[in-house]
Amino acid sequence: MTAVDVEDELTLVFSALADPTRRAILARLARGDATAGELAEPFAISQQAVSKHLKVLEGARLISRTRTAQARPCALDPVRLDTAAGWIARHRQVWADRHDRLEEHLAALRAEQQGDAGNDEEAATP
Amino acid sequence: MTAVDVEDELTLVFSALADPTRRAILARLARGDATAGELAEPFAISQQAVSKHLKVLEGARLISRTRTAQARPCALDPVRLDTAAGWIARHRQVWADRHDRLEEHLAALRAEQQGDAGNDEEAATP
DNA sequence: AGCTTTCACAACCTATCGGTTGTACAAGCC
DNA sequence: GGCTTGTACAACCGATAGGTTGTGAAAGCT
Repeated sequence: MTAVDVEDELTLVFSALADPTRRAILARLARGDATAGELAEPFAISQQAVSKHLKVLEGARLISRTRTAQARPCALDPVRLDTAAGWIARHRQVWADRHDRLEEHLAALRAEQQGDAGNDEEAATP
Repeated sequence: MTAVDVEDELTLVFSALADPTRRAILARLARGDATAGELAEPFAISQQAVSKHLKVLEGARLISRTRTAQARPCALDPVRLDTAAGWIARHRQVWADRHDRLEEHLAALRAEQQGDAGNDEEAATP
């Protein structure tokens, strides 16, 4: 029940991060805890809308809220960010790797002076 | 026109990464170039749907396509991933930082034995 | 030239998103 | 007890996302 739905986690996290308002909320929260009302002010959207955004962020486990009377201070939870960062880092590595191998391959092709070879592995080489 | 709409870039990239199908497409492309048709097979969706996904990925500049006859090999573009990775890394740093400072702050509060201080910077401390 | 293959565009449908307004509920203040 | 504050839930709305089917265009095959 842990490693199976990492995909779902990724979807939740990336979806949450896909919204500029939500990123702004996270950025603001990073500079200090705030209540939903405080968060609503600078964003020119209603308090209810912020509440929804917080719900999304909470669903993605990017934040956690503690009930303190009627105030709902939001705490940032960096753990899920690691999930996203991990995916990106992994793929960045693969891509960089592939890019290197691609250049090698193209160099080899150029050296051999043939022009057709296979069916893939070609990129922007006009 | 470069540093201003980084927000837009982030939105595009995170939105693109928010879809499991698109992540699967990227993962598959990372293991080797493929055409839209080849990508369509394992995903149980139509070729047209994959074409749309590729368009989104291209719009986010996560991939670039080259026209080779009727085949459209997709090349991965790691640059935009850096944008996303940068944002995450930055915020992970801030969050970790905040977490440290928070603990420091709480320790300081505990040491001083006062109970009010400011208006923010409080978290789960029942 | 004609057929096939590979892809993308267009139109359409449904579900979800991001937003609003209205309301309710729980907790402090008078 | 009653008012105000802070937040969330519900209903609604327009726009968009993700999917489908249908069609057409461009390049290769025979």
